[in-house]
Amino acid sequence: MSPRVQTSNQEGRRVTVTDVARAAGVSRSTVSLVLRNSPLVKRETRRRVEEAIDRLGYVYNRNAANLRRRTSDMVAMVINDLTNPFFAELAVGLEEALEAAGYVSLMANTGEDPVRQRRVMEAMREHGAAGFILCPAMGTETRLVAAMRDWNVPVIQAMRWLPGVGLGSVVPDYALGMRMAAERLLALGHRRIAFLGGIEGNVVTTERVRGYRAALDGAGIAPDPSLIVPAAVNPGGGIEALRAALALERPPTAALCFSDVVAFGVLDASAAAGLTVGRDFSVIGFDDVATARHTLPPLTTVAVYPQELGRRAAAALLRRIADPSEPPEEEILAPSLVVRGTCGPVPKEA
Amino acid sequence: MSPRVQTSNQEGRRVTVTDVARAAGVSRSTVSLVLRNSPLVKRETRRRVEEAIDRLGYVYNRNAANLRRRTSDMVAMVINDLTNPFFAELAVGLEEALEAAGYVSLMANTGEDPVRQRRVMEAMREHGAAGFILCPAMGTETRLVAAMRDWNVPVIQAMRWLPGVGLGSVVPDYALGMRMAAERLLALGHRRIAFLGGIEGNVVTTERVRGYRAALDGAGIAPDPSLIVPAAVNPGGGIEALRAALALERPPTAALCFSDVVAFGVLDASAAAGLTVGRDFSVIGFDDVATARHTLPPLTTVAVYPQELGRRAAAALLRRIADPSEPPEEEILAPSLVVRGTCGPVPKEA
DNA sequence: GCTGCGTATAAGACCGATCCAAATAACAAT
DNA sequence: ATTGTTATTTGGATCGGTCTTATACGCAGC
Repeated sequence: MSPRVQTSNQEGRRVTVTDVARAAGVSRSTVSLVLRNSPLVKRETRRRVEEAIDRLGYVYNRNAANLRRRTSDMVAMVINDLTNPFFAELAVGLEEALEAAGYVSLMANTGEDPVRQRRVMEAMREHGAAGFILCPAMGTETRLVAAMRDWNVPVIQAMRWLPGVGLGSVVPDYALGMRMAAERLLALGHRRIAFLGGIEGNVVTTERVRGYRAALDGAGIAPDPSLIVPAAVNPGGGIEALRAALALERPPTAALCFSDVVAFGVLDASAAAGLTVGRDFSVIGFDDVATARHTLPPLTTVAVYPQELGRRAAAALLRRIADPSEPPEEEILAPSLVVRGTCGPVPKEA
Repeated sequence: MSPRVQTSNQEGRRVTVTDVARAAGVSRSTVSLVLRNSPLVKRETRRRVEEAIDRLGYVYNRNAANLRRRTSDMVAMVINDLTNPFFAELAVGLEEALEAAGYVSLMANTGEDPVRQRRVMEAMREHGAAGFILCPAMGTETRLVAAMRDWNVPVIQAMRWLPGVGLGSVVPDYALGMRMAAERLLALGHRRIAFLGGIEGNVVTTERVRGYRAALDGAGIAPDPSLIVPAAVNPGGGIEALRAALALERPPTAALCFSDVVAFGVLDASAAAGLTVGRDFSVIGFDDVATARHTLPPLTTVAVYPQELGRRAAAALLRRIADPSEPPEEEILAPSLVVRGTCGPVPKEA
């Protein structure tokens, strides 16, 4: 089933409430009351018990207590890719809020592997997690949603979500963010704007493309499918995507990138193609990762504040845990455009 | 003490081995044997029990089992700063190896706060963690080490360590890494080499500076304290540090940076000072974070493979858990120099 | 002195599993 | 049929806490 390990103490046995009770000359019940700060115990008794507790080096056993009380103070965090600073920040916000609320976090990194995701979620369930924060791995089967509903435990999806759900989620408004970015470029006079990077079919990509399309639509520009170039979400993908875009018969004058890391590649590839970004070519990223302000020129991008989002997601989960009868909410956070130096007016045709 | 939450099922009560036993017409003991794949149970009985298990939707309660068996399958990961991709990768390696071994990870991010660190470690202890992986927060009091020893639970320090310990650790050879970097610069003819960034007093900084000094010493160069410029470990710190270094009467021709993120700032500041990195000025980073290959020019740096280190640390902890009587080991992993484009021969004096 | 009542403590069952020793079943050998 | 031996199954105690329901003790009021 899994490895097991002795957790006995130096004397062979763990110190328990019974030992403390004996040492303090009271009953186990009284010790238990002291442990939970009950106002029922007399001042003097409490003192004696507390003295015994630290004389014996007693350690409270939360699992035993949770078993008896049929409660849980553990929350499961299932993250698709901690290697991505974006999700790492999310995790930090989550853990911070959960810890502050007295919970302890079970964490697993699925590495975008749905099989592993299922496995770790099952393990966490067997540990009695009070709730789940889920950043679903790409390729998660919708069967999981049904399963989760059967599990009858609160779940909040963060940052990403499974299509057609009803599980509850806290996510950024990706469409709005991308739309704001596109509108910025439109205001600068750009008419041929590419969308670079992202994986087709993925919800997040779909949303971002939707925002991009909406902006063009609002400006009365007919969409040109060849300007949408999906690519791997890393700098390499950005490099490829920009090359492909520049090779078009009518190349774009600006690019919206699926994310900052894609934008980093686009920046490199632009320079390599002899374009000065911010003058000859405009670029906007998405995420506002820490390094975005240190590119050359600094990257204009869309900020979604993952740490804050993590705190909100944690709060949403805690609410559901406190009252599971409440219907799941879908919280959508507004992003903001961080203007730096990678955008300029559309260059005049040579 | 902490929040508590009902984890009851739809029917009000959780399905237990007793329910399964009743449904399958056997005793609880038999169900328990089936759950643990005992070869003792008859084939037909096992089938009946398994059928009952998934008909009732039974969920194994690992906490109850662990309580009875006096074992634990949870490991505590205490990370100083997940926001740093470097430690995030470490965490990924750790969690991967622990999960593969059948453990579940309790994770906490201390944000370099020793108080919070102590608090979360105590909570994890009360949960009966079988062992701890610790990346000590800066400013951790050595009292913690003594406490950990009393706790009588295996601890492995990863990436960082507390001075004068004996707790066991898996860390990169920072001194060697920095020394390799410095020797590279020396081989290119540099004689005035700055060390930029890092926090004085911190073990890791001390180690890296030691490697730098050793290299200079090996080349017969007298150390110049003014060339060592501590600074915050972020791009801003790099910018400041380089400015300070360039303002010296005899400025350096090359810089070893405490880490890649510091190097990013140094790269920016070099450009701002009109220096072309790789020609007028040489820079080496440390860590080899993902973005290091995408700077302009790509950053020469020292790789320490945090994910692999995480796997090693997990393995070391598992060994200690399996046999706590073994003395703690100190594993030191060799780094390697990744040569890219930020170093060149020392420029001729104008 | 007796009853009533609030305060402080105690006894014993219980949470959901596992362990151990003992009982039963199955089957071969006599 | 009886006995021995091995293969399966079971009851009941147990892990370390908490819950519920007593009980002991003061002390006021009659």
